[in-house]
Amino acid sequence: MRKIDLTNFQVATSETARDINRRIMLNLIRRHQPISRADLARYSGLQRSTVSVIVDQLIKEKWVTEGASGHAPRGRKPRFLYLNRDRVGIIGINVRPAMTTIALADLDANFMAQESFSTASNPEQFIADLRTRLRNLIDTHPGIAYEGIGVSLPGRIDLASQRLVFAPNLGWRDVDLKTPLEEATGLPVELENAANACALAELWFGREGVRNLIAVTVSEGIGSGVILGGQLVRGSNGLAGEFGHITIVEEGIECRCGNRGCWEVYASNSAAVRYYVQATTSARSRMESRTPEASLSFDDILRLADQGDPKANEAIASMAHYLGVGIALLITGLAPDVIVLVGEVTRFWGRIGPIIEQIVRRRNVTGAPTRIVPTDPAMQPRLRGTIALVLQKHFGAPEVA
Amino acid sequence: MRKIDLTNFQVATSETARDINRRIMLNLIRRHQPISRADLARYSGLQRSTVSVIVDQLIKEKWVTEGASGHAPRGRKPRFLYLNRDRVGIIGINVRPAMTTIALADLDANFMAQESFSTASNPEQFIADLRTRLRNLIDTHPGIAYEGIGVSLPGRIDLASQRLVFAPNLGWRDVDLKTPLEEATGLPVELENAANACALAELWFGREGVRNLIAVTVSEGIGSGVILGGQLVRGSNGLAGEFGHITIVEEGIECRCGNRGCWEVYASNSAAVRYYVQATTSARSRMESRTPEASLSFDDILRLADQGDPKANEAIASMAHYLGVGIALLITGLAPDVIVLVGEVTRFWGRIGPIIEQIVRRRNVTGAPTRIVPTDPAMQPRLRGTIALVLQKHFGAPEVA
DNA sequence: TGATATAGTTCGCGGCTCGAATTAAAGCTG
DNA sequence: CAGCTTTAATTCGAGCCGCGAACTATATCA
Repeated sequence: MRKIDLTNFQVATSETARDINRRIMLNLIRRHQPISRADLARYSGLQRSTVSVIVDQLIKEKWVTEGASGHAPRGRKPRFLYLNRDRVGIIGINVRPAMTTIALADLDANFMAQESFSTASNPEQFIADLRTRLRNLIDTHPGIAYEGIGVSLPGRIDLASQRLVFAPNLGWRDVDLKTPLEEATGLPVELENAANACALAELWFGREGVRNLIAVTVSEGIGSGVILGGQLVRGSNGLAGEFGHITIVEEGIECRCGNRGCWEVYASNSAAVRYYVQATTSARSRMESRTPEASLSFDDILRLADQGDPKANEAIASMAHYLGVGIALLITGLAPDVIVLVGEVTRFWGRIGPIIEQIVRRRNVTGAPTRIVPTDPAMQPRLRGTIALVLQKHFGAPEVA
Repeated sequence: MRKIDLTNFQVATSETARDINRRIMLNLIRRHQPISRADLARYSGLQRSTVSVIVDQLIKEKWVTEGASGHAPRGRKPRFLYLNRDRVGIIGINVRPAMTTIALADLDANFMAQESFSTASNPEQFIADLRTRLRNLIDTHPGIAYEGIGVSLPGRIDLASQRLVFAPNLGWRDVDLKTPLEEATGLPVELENAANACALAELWFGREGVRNLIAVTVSEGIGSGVILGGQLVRGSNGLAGEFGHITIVEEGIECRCGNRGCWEVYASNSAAVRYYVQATTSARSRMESRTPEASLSFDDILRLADQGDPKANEAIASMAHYLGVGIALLITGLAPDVIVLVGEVTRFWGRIGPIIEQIVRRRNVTGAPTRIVPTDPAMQPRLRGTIALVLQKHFGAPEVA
């Protein structure tokens, strides 16, 4: 039970009941399609008359279509209802330091068009690039009702102003993406942190019934998106869920955040590279050549490990160990149903997964049955998250009271 | 925005709008009393006519009373409305290993009656004791509309069955408290873990506007109650928010949970006792006398520290250090507005607080402005939490969609 | 005394769900 | 094949609810 927020509440009007029931209908159709009006009434407990009125409205608004009649052992055949997947177009934008992807998706996050381009280092230039590409995408796909644009960003977004506060890997500070994109397209724009987007993707397009989950993105750093009770945890200022910077090692190695021993210093891709370099470089040569890391990428380590390089395998095992340490902590503290891992590590899951599982099992004796799953990069979790971002505006529970 | 749970949703009926607005009115009156109908309309955005109907209903149901007229610079005087504090009685039961307290409170958690008795070691006997005391309490306070009973328990409660799964310090397993108490009194009974109860007490009776907070109870072990977005975090099985058993020290001391290095092994009262004993006992004598801890309590350590005993002070400093380590982690990860500390440590806050603050400040460079506050034991946080437990059923947001 | 301002009530309208009655469309049966 | 049974879907009046304009009540001020 939630406490009502007296600084930001929503009273009920005469249309509130319809809004609530309409969203429930939409979700039931999404989940159970094809489904008849009679079954909708049974699932929901609403009267058949009420269901009919709502469904008629949804059909008129093109959210739902009526398909072929179904079969019934006795009695009149039901008329099957489907979500009108084709009608609704959602644009997703995944901004990453090197590359930005822009895509057009339907309600099930099936991508109908997709293109990538290199992310300009200058935010103004980047926005200009996006503008023309968005225009182009919309123009080449007419006859679609665009419901909105979702954007995944590698940085923190201020909850109130919806501005990008800081994106370390882009070097951008205090950028307003929402306003120019809305002006350029006339569509509502939703911004979200990449880890949060991944969590939303899992919530809306992942396993059915999972309402408590944590997404952990592993790349140069570690990001985390926490969903509890079917809802993204944001905190008052939108800076909750930053588990990448919890202290894992007392008085450990310095982190770019200014602290020491952060999780991401020990379990990110960069950490694996560092482990490898430390293992292969003698103390003396480390003193001489200053930045040996620059020449090695995490992909190189993965490739070396695949080729059987023992030091590369050790580096990855160390990284996996510390991933497990952090994940075990998340499980003990928040007992999610699922933890999804996003990033290059998932390509090596056969060796990384068991190490993580072992640590987690050892540390959760009474143990919540949390599943730890890698995401298939082909599913494009960040991009799918941007679709979820827009989808939830229509399918999410209404903001009431 | 929350995803609708299709396994457990609530459709809207024609009365849903009233339910929502009624709860908003109750909360506005609670927050702003004395307040006129006109002001309620202004605060809520509802029409004055609608407000009048709802207020009439609340007055008829005795939730609200009409008091004296107020003053206005011009125009008709407003008729002030108050929450009818006296009418509603809530019974709170705080079960602790040694002692159980039972109390009668009004809507503001002011206690009108209160009694304590030693907790029977046998659950059946305990329930029988409670039964007679509850009967007695209700009989001696007639003319009160009892809204329900809230119970705080030192253990884990299963979300579905509402049974006490396990209470380590009581030695109870799988006890049903709800059914016998409901049968004995005819009142609805709400059970909650003690740390969660403390968190609820802070949410409902603490600082206004705080919707993200964590309660940390420090006694023999460490418990935690997490409230995010004005809502208790429970997880699928009600076992979320158990931060007492996160690993703080790698390969550390064994915990009674079977794991090693848990937070509560390093930051609980028992930890302080252990630190003191280790510092004052030579290795040899430790071998000889097996359980020197048994003779010392945390209260003793506090007393010794107060008298200036350096080893006692060191023991407490160590405990405070590890409290800070865990709290810093909670702040980094969940960015709550407030962390409340409950337990004997608060009596020594003048020395413990600064140590915690120092660690937290050091580890949160970009830092969320989380306040770390001790609870005054006189406020009886657990007991007040039981009142909040019942209060929120009427004042909380309705379960809809 | 009348103008003005504010609090609170009354009442008809339209939106909503409910639920009984009705219509539609199928299979089964004698 | 006509009538019965069963299930799906619609129709329609009743009742709950919030809206908003009109109205009443009660103050202050010029």
